[in-house]
Amino acid sequence: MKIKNSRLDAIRLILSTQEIGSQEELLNELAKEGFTLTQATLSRDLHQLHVVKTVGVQGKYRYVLTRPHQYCHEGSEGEMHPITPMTEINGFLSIKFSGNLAVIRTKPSYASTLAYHIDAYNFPEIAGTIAGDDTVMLVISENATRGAVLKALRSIIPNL
Amino acid sequence: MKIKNSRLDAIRLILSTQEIGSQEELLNELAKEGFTLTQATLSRDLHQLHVVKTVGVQGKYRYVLTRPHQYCHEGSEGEMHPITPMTEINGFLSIKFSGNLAVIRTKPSYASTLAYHIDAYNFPEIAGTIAGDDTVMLVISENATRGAVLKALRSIIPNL
DNA sequence: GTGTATTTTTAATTTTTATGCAATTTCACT
DNA sequence: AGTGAAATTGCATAAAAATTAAAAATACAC
Repeated sequence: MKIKNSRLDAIRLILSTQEIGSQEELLNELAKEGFTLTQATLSRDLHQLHVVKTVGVQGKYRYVLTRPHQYCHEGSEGEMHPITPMTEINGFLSIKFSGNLAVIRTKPSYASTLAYHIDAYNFPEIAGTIAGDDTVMLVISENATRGAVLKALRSIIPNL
Repeated sequence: MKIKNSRLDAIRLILSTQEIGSQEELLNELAKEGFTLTQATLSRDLHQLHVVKTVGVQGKYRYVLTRPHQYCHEGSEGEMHPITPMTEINGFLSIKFSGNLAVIRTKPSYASTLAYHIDAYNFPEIAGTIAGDDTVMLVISENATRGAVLKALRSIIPNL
């Protein structure tokens, strides 16, 4: 489960930073990260993560996450149980990247709180943020990668 | 396209009232309503409607709509144009592009309503929006063109 | 109406995804 | 460490979905 969980993390990372259109493609990306598995297993992983194949730009198919991150510990019958930490910055729904920006969707009215917390950390990867009601727009610092931004955010947003 | 449109309506109706887990199943339901078509056609219909196969209750798969209803009639080049619903989205004044951003000006206080409607459609071409009082800032998805964004917006903003 | 262009449709096929089953591994508890 | 229950995995295969190429239907100008 050590392996499986880090694989699930890798899947989340890949799906949130790249446009993946088939399981095989995703399998290749995972291989680059050192995960070897079969399509069968991947199919099950995607099912567990509630990943969805949708229509992206240019009419291509694209796999996307539909659920916030699950911190899991096992329930009795295979179902998992998300645990919610005390000090939670919540309301997070999704993140998308475009150019040097990231667009974070939140539950209604959560955006400014989330942005406030992000700003408070002064992450070097993040040049700044601006918040609406349910959307935070985040400017990525020059030289910072999306992965680094995700990592930074993940440290303060439980369900990412 | 009379036939096609009423079929798309039927699909929407069925998907929003029943738990459909495969295209074949949906095909049967459509047959009951008098629509005869092949799986190939259905696959394309679902793609066009941005229907998504997700994980429902009990871990079963389920097809769900991801877009508000589109009243469609033809555009000139094969793409369809939803017709603006009764409740018209107005207040739009102008749009300008810069890099992967678009700046939309609106009448005072109209921005957040406009942004709300744009968000509601989850256009793949649009990564997200953020609204002030009379300005909407819009992030264009990667790989999406300005033309595609305009087309998407035009489908819901009458005077664009 | 007739011809032309475009859209919609299907049949056949390929591609992609899901799953039954058996083998293996992990985990909690002695 | 040893044991049993539960979870994970790969293989093989079934099932499902997407696509291709061609045919049929439909609109549109003349």
